[in-house]
Amino acid sequence: MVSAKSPKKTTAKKAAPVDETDIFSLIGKSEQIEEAAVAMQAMSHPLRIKILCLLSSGEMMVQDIVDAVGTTQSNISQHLGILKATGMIDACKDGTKTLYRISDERIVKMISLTREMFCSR
Amino acid sequence: MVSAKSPKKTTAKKAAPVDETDIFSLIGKSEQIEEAAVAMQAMSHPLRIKILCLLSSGEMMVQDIVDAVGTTQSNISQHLGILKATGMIDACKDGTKTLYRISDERIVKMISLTREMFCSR
DNA sequence: TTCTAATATAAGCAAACTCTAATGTACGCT
DNA sequence: AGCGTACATTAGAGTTTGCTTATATTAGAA
Repeated sequence: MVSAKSPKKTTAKKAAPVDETDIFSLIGKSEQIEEAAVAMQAMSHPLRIKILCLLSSGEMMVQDIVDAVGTTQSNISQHLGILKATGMIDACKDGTKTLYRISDERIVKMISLTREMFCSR
Repeated sequence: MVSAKSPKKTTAKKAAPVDETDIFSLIGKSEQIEEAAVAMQAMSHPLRIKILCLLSSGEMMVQDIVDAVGTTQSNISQHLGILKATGMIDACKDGTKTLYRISDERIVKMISLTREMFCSR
């Protein structure tokens, strides 16, 4: 599972003197930063990115994802669990099958932006 | 260090039958996906996000970052190393000081988008 | 009900991550 | 040279991740 992996709560030497109210800065509340980190980390895995890419063109059932990505069903199921737990995808059962889909179109945009920035250059 | 953490190269049961030439899909070459994953993971840490937020308003020397973030100098230095190794920030020595700055404005955009998507909702 | 297909979950291990503490290095000053 | 400041590097322990393998669950078919 993706667990913030925040700075270990061993007492930090200095209290953070960051001004958390400056609306002109990107620096936000620690809580927000944590959330952003968890979300990003949930996306930061090759298989999970592939899954999100696949789902960006429409919902799919698990076995189809397994075939497309090329690993074990158990492995895919675990990755789907992480994506679902962090709210990136939604599941919808249909008989014995489970259909997964992207929960928010902005996720697609996000991945697309990442690729644009860090790839093929 | 952030190391792709790609699917362990223990032989995958099936060869990935993903069409890597489909220009209409977000699915790209595995190599691109790996790069994107590495980049995202390099950003996916609370302290590193904070550092990037700080630097988004201009260059800073290490000790100022330490003071603003609130952890040890060693810890910050290591995180700066990761951000630099993945090309997110640039360093520039000035006497005994080292000034760091964001290497690409799109990084700021990226973080801002992430926050917009996953926070304060 | 029994069997099979589709998916989820659990256990265990190797690898990777992140911290702390200690030590190195490089520059500027006296 | 000797010292202090600013920063980087190393080593190690503790935690988390990600895979494999095995097993559980659930729905539909026979």
